[in-house]
Amino acid sequence: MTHETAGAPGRDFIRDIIESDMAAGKSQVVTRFPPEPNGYLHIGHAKAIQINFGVARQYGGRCHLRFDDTNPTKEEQEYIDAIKRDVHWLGFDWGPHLYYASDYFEQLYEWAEHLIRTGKAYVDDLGAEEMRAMRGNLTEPGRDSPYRDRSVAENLDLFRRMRAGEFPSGARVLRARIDMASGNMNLRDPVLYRILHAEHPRTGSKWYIYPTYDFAHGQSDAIEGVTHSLCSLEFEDHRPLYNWLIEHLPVPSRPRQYEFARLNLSYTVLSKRFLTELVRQGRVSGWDDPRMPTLAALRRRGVPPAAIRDFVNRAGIARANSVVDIAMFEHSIRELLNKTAPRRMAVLRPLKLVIENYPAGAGEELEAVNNPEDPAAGTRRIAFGRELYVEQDDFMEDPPKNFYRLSPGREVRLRYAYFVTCRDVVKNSAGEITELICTYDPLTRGGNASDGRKVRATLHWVSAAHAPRAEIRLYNPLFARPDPGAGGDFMADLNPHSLERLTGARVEAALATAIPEEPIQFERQGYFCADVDSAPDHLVFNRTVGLRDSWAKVQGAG
RNA sequence: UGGGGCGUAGCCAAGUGGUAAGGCAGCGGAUUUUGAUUCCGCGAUGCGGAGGUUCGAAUCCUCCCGCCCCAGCCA
Repeated sequence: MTHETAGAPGRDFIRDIIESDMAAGKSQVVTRFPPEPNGYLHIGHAKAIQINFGVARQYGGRCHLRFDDTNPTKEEQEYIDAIKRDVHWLGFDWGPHLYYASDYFEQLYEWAEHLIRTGKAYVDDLGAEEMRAMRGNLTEPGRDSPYRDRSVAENLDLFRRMRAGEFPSGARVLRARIDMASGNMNLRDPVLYRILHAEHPRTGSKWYIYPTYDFAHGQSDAIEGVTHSLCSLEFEDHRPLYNWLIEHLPVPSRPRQYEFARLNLSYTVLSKRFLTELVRQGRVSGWDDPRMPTLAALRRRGVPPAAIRDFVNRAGIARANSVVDIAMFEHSIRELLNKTAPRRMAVLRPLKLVIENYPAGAGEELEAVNNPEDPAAGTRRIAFGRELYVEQDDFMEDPPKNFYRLSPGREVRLRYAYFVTCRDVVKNSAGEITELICTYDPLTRGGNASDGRKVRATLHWVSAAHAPRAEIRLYNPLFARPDPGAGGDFMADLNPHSLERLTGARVEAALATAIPEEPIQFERQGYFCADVDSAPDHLVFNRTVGLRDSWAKVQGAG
């Protein structure tokens, strides 16, 4: 609960605008999240989703989920389904307000004719190349198309025939008649409709012409009664066109567009084009590869939606381009999981430890706390015996001063079990340590010495006779540099060590029934969850995020 | 060189004329049966720069510098 209140959205310029609008008499707030179904949602979209749904909820309004499906050559039903699933998973509900820009194609068409009749739009026969050449550039004005002054009757006739499918794809377009000399390129007679003989996921083969984003978006907002159309900064110079269309059309409402900076994350790429490329080239296993920044991937990796919401709230909303440190995201994940994830023990890189004074063939069960941060989580019994596994990293034959885990002659605590002292080290012919011979103190059962003596370290462990094997997938940043692509080619910046598979791990018996997506803390290691690939005879766990590790820091510095 | 934006600590980000919030990261220290968590402490005489207005400027004015977006029949 506290994590939700801690991550509550603060003040921001959008909320300021809405509040002053309401103070000025605007009766309700209607927003919309308008994804194009041409890819999976990622954490950047989480920000847009949260702003739109969050603001609507906060001010008693509503938020629509509207698919911006105006380009049938790129959109697919698979994406529509995935987007709906992900928005719900993130924790938002559009209720009955699920819409598609394609629902408005007929109305949009009528409005296009309206523009033609009022002399505000014309059919242009220029090819794409010619049109670009005549559009001018950033410093030079464009030139009027030779078709710019066609009669209303001819425009109407041509546009109707475009709709009827009389012309091939790309043959003609409908353009707004605004100003070819505008400093704003979007006002140089922007294309409103293009001919596309393509099957649409929802309208099938009904249409041969499709509206562009500019012609569909604002009008869709107006049809739905959207009051605040919130989008990202790159649409800023589309706003004059957005307003122009609203002004020149008999739309039922007057929505207003406001822009905010999109979310960027260090060591991450958040662009559908790049993500699509990673999937298409097989650089990742799919849209839900746990290394991806997609919501589907974060879910599979074990990141709770509440952690994403908390992170987005922390990052804030502003109009300045920025790149948020991935560490801030990890902090949100850890903070939530620390309070909620049950603890278990798992040995990632096992080293056998034999307790020579523990009776052979004997065994016992010890009580372990499920979550020290949450007494209500209770306790569990874990098997203990003569042969155990501990982490290879927890032993050093010749340790430096600041290493206080196990080493020859040193006593440490086995969590929730006993104090053990290392008596001998067994090596193979290659000189590698294969086994640790220890003794235990029966009077330290549970982890405390009756004489009050202390040990510096506490190790996690599993009973060799009871611990199933497991595959552990450790994830590191997908990119090796904080600003992938800054060098020109983001593919060249891929981190070759983004996935590390450990196949010989041994885990606490209770982990055999772990359920995908449910967070677990492997004590002293990090937060993990069972992967969807996991099966009873082949357990697989994903590392969501590691615990903070000041020892690693000390080592790195040394 | 056209149009539109943005510049507050390493990274986000409040602040809207009254003397620089908060978070992340980092660095100390305390506690600790997770080298985790938790707790305590530390950072901008300064708000891209230079002038100006004012009793007073991150906030107002002028000029300059830097960065981002726009030349798809993508969104």
